[in-house]
Amino acid sequence: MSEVRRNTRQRQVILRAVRELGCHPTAEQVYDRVRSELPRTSLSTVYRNLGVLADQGLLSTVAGAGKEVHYDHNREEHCHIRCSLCGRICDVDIFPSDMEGFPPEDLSGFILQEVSINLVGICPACSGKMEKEKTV
Amino acid sequence: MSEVRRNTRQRQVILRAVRELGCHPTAEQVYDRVRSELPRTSLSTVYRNLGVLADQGLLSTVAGAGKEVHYDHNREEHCHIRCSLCGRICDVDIFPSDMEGFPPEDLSGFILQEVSINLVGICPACSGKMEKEKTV
DNA sequence: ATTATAATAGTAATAGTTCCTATTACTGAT
DNA sequence: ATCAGTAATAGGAACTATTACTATTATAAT
Ligand SMILES: [Mn+2]
Ligand SMILES: [Mn+2]
Ligand SMILES: [Zn+2]
Ligand SMILES: [Zn+2]
Repeated sequence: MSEVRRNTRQRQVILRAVRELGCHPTAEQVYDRVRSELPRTSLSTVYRNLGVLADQGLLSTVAGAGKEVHYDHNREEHCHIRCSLCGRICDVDIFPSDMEGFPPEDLSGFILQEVSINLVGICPACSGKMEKEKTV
Repeated sequence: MSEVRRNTRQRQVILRAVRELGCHPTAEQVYDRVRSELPRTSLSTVYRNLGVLADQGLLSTVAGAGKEVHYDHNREEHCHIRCSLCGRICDVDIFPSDMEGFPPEDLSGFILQEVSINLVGICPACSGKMEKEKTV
């Protein structure tokens, strides 16, 4: 009756990869990392398991940041800022006090399920590069 | 020297389609609409012109709401709520007072370029349907 | 150990979008 | 009016991220 979920080596390694890569990897990046440990792992296995792990709440997805989905082992509520030049994604701490009175009452009759805030900007590395290029 | 942009029939019709369709159409929906008036228009022409129009600031894109990009003729600053069941997107009015103190100061050294807030929920039509199904 | 089936590798298929190329149609100058 | 230069076009190929399919394998419960 119960959901008989097997604890496969692949799934363990995939979850560990997301945790160790840290900075919001894509499926492809997870795949590369996993293959350095389990070279026979397929990309579909990576996608399937990222999905399973997300279902289980062991990780979350960061969508709407470029066209690839990114994965996040950090399960605390937080939002993200993405570099428009290199695509890097960083966490932004956001406190309840920042969000007072939000979202607004009138949601056109919608029942609210989730709020996602995505910032876009230029990361320190990229703005550093731009400075250098100017002086050349 | 200046950007000699032609005002083609296709581009006019595409912009009008976005305006008349109103509720944040996808490229495909614009395409269907445009073809009812200019049947020989190609999908690439629609994509290209939606891009051009966005560049010109005549419309904006709503990304991160499902996997398709949606287009918006409403040029005022506002955010969106998407129905997780049917994908419908509606405007949410958001006032400066709702956003006081946001975003936070500390952005990990990023230079902020834009803020996008996306809500997800269940639209009135879909929640209505769910009620009906329950009573059957 | 046997069994039942969840999970896998490998590959095909899909969706949304972008790129490419030959052709068309404005625009502006002769 | 003719012509040259070049945006813009149609049509289709290519691309990218993701999902679906299928035969095989590995795991957990008995
Ligand atoms: Mn994060
Ligand atoms: Mn809108
Ligand atoms: Zn960057
Ligand atoms: Zn709905």
